[in-house]
Amino acid sequence: MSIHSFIICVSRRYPINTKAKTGEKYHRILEAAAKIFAEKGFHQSTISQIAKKAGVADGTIYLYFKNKDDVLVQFFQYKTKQVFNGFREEVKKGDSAIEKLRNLIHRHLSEFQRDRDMAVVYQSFAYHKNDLVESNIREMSKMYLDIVSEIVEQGQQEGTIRKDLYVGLVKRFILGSVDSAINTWLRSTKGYDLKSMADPLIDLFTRGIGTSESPSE
Amino acid sequence: MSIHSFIICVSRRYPINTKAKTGEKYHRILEAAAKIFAEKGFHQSTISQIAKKAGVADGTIYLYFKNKDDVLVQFFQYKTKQVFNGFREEVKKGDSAIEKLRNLIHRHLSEFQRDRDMAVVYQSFAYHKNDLVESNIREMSKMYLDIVSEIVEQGQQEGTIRKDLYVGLVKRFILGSVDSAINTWLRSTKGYDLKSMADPLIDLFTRGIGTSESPSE
Amino acid sequence: MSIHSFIICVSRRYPINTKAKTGEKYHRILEAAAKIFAEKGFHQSTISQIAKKAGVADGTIYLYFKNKDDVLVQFFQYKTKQVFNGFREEVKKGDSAIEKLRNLIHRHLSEFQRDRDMAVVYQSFAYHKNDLVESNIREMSKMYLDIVSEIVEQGQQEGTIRKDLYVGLVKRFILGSVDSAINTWLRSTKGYDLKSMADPLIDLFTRGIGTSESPSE
Amino acid sequence: MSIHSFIICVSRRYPINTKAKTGEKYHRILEAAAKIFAEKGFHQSTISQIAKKAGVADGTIYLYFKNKDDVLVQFFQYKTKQVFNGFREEVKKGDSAIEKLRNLIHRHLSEFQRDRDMAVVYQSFAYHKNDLVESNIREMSKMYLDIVSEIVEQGQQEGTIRKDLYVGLVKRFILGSVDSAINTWLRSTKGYDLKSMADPLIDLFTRGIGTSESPSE
DNA sequence: AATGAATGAGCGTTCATTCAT
DNA sequence: GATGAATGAACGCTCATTCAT
Repeated sequence: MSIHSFIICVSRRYPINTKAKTGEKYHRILEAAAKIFAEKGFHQSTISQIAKKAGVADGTIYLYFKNKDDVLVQFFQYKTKQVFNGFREEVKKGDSAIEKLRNLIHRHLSEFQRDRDMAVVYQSFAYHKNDLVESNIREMSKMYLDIVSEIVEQGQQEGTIRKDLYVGLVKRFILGSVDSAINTWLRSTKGYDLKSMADPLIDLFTRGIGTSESPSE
Repeated sequence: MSIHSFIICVSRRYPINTKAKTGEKYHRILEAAAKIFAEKGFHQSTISQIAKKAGVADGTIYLYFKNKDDVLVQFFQYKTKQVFNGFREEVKKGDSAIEKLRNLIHRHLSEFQRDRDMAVVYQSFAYHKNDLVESNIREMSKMYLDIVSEIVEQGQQEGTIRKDLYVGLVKRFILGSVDSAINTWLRSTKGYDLKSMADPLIDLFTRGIGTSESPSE
Repeated sequence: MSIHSFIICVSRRYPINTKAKTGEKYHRILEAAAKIFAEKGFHQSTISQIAKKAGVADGTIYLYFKNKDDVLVQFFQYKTKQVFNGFREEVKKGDSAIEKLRNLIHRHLSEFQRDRDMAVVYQSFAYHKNDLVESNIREMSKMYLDIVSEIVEQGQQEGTIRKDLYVGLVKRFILGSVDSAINTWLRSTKGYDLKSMADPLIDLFTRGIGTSESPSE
Repeated sequence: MSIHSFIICVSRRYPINTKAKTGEKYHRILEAAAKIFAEKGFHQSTISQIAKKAGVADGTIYLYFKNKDDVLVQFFQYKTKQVFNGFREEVKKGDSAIEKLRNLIHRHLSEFQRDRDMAVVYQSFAYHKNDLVESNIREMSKMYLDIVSEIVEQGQQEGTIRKDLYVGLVKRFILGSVDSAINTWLRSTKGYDLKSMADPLIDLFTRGIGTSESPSE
């Protein structure tokens, strides 16, 4: 919460007073925006639609956000804080690198399954060209990749992860695979259990798809 | 294909015939659109910008395309045809599943490295929410996944790919990893050699990141 | 005055009484408005900006003023009263018409030099199309012109001002010239002494630009 | 005309072709804008109102003008060229300085009487605070003042205008008086003949309001 | 077939004004 | 009296699309 408040303050010229910071309207607007963005995409969404969904007047959005782009940016910042704190906690619960990786991915899939709107928005924008939002997304990806990096390095020291691998490649390989699993789930019409994909993914990462007969080179 | 033509025909006075699609202007517009889309993103691009880059009048675009969305859709169809024929040829050149997979990925990375504009547009829209374009992208992904599926199944029969894996998961795992490698390259400022990432990727797929010490379960 | 109060009263719950107009906040708002209007012009000024400069809440302004236009209108009335009383006093100090005219113009230039914000606002709006404010400005101009009229008529009786001149023209001729001198000073970057322009202006009025050789007809 | 075309070209990023330059729509919009601006003032005028009056779509205005401000700026440039060429011609017809001055003022008053909308807009903005438009207005005033300067200097050489006067003051004194006459006429309800004020004004300039009995100092 | 001037619906944003506290 | 969060009408501007030439 306090971290959240900090975010709001630094991103506005006229800081919102305590009332507004803890105000439900701010969160109502963010959640409404998530729904609309998820449903229609950012550019097809209008401020009027978000305002209507949030049950506020159009102008009210501009009391909390600089402009339409800022709604998206703050949505990311807000969700990222929420979600990433959970990621770090979950990672701590594991001892070995593999355990940590499993915990991370399981939590990642659980959170995105729980908050489908966020998942849609996140996956939509993760690779989308948009100068204003791009830097924020990149920063978020970086945070995730940093967590994975630490785990991979620990694994290499433990001797459970191959030492001949370039960490920069491995971490993206892992994130790419998880993203791919999330996207598949999002597009799937039948709502299967996303978080149950964690173990099969871990298995793929660690053992690979090959058998001992398959030459890697 | 025929269904698509039909849709266009009923909504225009001058139906777009097959001949038009082979016309010089048609391709000039598509390549111009790719450049503009890659540079600014779809929504920030305007018909005027594309027309100017293509050296035609704004109205001319509507002789070849139903609307702005259709430019994007046809761009994907056009590029997909071009690229996928190459993919299939390359796969044929390999005998074993692993060889085929290496050929496919190497060609994939080569093509995207060669045509950076296409790469940007493709990666931007692959996961983007857009009803009109979505079905086309999905179809393209499906074609790719089908190729991978065949390869994986062959590998399982050969005994070079583990039989205990669900093909539906493996194929997306592979595509996700390749996409991830492409995105990393696209965002990288230093223009390293993307296609040289094929072998490390194959190595990751087949052997996994784990050592024999690492328990997968 | 009474008519004005009436208008305000019928449109508000809390009528603005005479006491309120002498209140400290009332004047703080007027002075703040002058600064903002002078800096940005009326339409580019916002109630928020004025409120902030005055150190009151936006809503507070509506306790003292009917609306934004009314702030400008009351500003003129307030300043006019202040300034014109001084004008009349100054005129009284002179005996001859020429002396009175010199005193008037000298005071006029002194006051506008002293309160540059007022000068900017006054000169900006004096000729500006604005139905709501227009009548007030006209009334002020009229007061000024009336003073000049009296002086001119006295001069004609004294024999120091030509009798063959139409007073209606002469008074506007004089005001126009003074306005022109003020505007020149306002636009000038170097802050020369405006009030020192009084004597040269008087000289121009009385003797004209011509020599005895120049035929007026 | 050619001068006019030049103005359009330099003020637009995408120069309008010959068709548009000579197009009646451009002038229809300018004249419509003048009417609306004169009637309501710039800020109370909307693009929609101007478009409607001109008989074009709102968007059409943006084919000829960068934005709303640009409509005003181009209006001034357009009218200024029109009017000032006439001013210079008229001045040439006179021989003596006084004659030239009379011709200039007579033409000035005639033109403003003929095109009342222009007169209103011109007089409204001449002293109005507006950064975007200000420079243009100033330039126009400067052109006028330059003409007057030349005349005054000629008069001083001829010996018909007093040599002990500062030209910088005299020229503004003259323009201020003429402006004052125009403003009086604009506000007058009875439509008297403005151009007939030229001779009385000249008389005031040359002989002054004083008699030989009135001491200037 | 090709053009590009014209259109007008649609949207982001501002800000004077209100009113519950 | 005082506040300032909330409102929503209003407007400038964009740009996909059309159609007369």
